[in-house]
Amino acid sequence: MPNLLNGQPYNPQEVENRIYQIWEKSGYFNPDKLPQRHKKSFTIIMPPPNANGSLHIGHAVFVALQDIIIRYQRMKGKKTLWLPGADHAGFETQVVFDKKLEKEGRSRFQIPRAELYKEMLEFTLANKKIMEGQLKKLGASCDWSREKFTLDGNIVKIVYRTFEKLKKDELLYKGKRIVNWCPKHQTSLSELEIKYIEKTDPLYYIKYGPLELATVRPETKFGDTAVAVNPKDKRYQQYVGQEIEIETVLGQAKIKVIADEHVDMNFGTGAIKVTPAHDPDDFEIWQRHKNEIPEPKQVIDKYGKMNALAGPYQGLKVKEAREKIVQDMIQKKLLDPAKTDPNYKHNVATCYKCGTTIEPMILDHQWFIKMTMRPKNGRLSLRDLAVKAVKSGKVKFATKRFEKIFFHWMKNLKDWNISRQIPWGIKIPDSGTEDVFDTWFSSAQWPFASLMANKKNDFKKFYPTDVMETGWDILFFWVARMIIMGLYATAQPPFRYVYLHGLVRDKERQKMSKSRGNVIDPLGIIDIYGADALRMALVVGNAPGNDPIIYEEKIRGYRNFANKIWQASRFVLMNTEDFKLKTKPKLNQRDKKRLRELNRFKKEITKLMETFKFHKASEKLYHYFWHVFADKIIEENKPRLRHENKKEKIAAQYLLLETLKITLKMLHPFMPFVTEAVWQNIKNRDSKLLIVEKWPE
RNA sequence: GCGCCCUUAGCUCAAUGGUAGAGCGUUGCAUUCACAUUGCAAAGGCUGUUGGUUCGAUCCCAACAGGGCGCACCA
Repeated sequence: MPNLLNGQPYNPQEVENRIYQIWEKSGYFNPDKLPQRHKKSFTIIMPPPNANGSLHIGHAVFVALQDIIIRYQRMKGKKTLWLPGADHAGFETQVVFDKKLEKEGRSRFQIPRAELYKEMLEFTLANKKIMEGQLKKLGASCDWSREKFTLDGNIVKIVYRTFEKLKKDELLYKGKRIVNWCPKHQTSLSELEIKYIEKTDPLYYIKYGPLELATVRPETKFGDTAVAVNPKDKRYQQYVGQEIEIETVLGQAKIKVIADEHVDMNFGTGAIKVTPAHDPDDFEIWQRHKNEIPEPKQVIDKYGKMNALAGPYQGLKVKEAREKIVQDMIQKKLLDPAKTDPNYKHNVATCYKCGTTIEPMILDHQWFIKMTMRPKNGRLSLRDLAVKAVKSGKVKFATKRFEKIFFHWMKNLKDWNISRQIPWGIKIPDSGTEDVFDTWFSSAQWPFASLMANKKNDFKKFYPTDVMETGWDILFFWVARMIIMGLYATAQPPFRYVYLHGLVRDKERQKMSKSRGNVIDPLGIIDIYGADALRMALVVGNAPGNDPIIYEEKIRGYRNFANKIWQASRFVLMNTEDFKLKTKPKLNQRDKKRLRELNRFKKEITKLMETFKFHKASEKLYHYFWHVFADKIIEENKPRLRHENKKEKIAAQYLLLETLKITLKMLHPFMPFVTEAVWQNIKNRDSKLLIVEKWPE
């Protein structure tokens, strides 16, 4: 350990790796190896980072916050478990890997499935290893002996068990269903994985025999199986239930007119074409009128091109087909160009990853989870289980705001398509298909799965966990579904407390992204300023739920603070070398006042820690250490240290050493490295390692 | 359409029913003393607008303006 007394500025590079090794060797990251006084368990399951790249600044935020909570609770005497993991991250990793292949001039569609899987596994495991080193660099005091990977055999087993349970409870159905299909990634996506973008397209009015109807997608007309009108619409009552003769670009045809409440009389002409194979609403209409109209007709293939049913348009992309068919229909007087509204604004579903327009499509063997229906022998639907748990306070949100958003989302919950057609993931146990699970289906089970698949009795000892800390951007993707699946599979909530942090932004409030060129690489920052400085910069002023703003000057400020701690500590230690603990100091009024002030401060910080206000606690600690302890208390006592009267000197030494030790302890969760490094230089320290010191109260 | 949030110092954010704080930045001064990765000091705010409740509002309520976000969405 570097000698603090050598007079050099604090050098994190020299200290951090060594300190981390000392902690790791001590075994204190492992709850089973903590000293006797640690009794009651306290658990955080780490959101497993996606093993498809390096850690970015967002990961650093969660490491900082979770490590603060864990270190604080450990010092308080809890048997703390912070369980690390890595996520194979299904679709997300597939997208990353597809890009990588593209760069290499390859494509996943030309690589045999098994071979591709093997290559992706190697890629993921390599990344996982890199990430572990990066988590250590950030100071994460997690229990590496319990690390789990989402593709571990015993995790998969638990995921299958839940799948079977859902089947037994009739909360799962499989079938030919319409799904959100991304033609680029060649997979279906859940409602959460699509993004609606407002687009302006022409709205055409086309002739269907005696009727006229409005559409933006005339190219799907080959897949029309009916025309629908509102049952209350007097204009069309004579046609309802009848087959009408229509002329199409391909010749004469017959089509049935049906009545459905869904149709808005006030939009367009009040009559719509029904294309169940390529429109989710039309699919629903077909479900309601199965006996009246024929089976859906697929006219667009998986690549977004017209198929054989489109006759002369076969092979054309949807957009090209549309332009062509519009021209042809104008010629045949089936479309009146004068009526076309060229500026019709509507929302188009796109893939949240690539922006490709979603092509709704009917696929077979699609598994869906019923979110709002009651299970076979149960009273509450999956949704109601979760809503009840949050309403009753069994699961609490650190920020009320997110509770409201959570309820609102739950209200609109739809069934969840958990089938994906990509190779990367956990295979669905279904002989009819090669599909894999939506990665969030297994992630939703992570808190209990990672404990059950771990050491004996871990589940019993550490579940339900205490805090789930993650970004608010995955509130629905992950947090809500963990609550749902946790309650369903274990009859207990997966965690008691939800703390959601925001998305890291730069000074202009821009999201950080490679394309914007504003990314701050946490590892690069650590190399320059140290992990403590980065952690503080990410925590101070970062209230839960707000987007933290980070810039280099801020980080530099906390690097300076780390040095301040180092230098002030040096001064105190230099001047207290001859101080004996046993000596009883004779304190004056000012000393007593300072100690009372420190006492109040301890209480204040503890209260902030208990209420998860780390953004405040860190700020106050910074202020106290620098502007009260260093600027005032040390300065006030400098003359006394040189005083001829021994008693004065001893009193000053006592006051300085006591204040230093207590502030170091309170700073430790936030800046673990520099505080531990100083602690190692204190001769008469209580415990050998600051990491297991008692939290001052 | 439904819903949520924000608006406070140049910037980033706090706080409280009794006319507001911190960091960064800015300006001036200091510096053989633990620390220039420093110290001392200063400037800087009718808390978005308009009403209401109150003895008193930045805080509670209503409306408005601007900004952000979530959900839904129909041809």
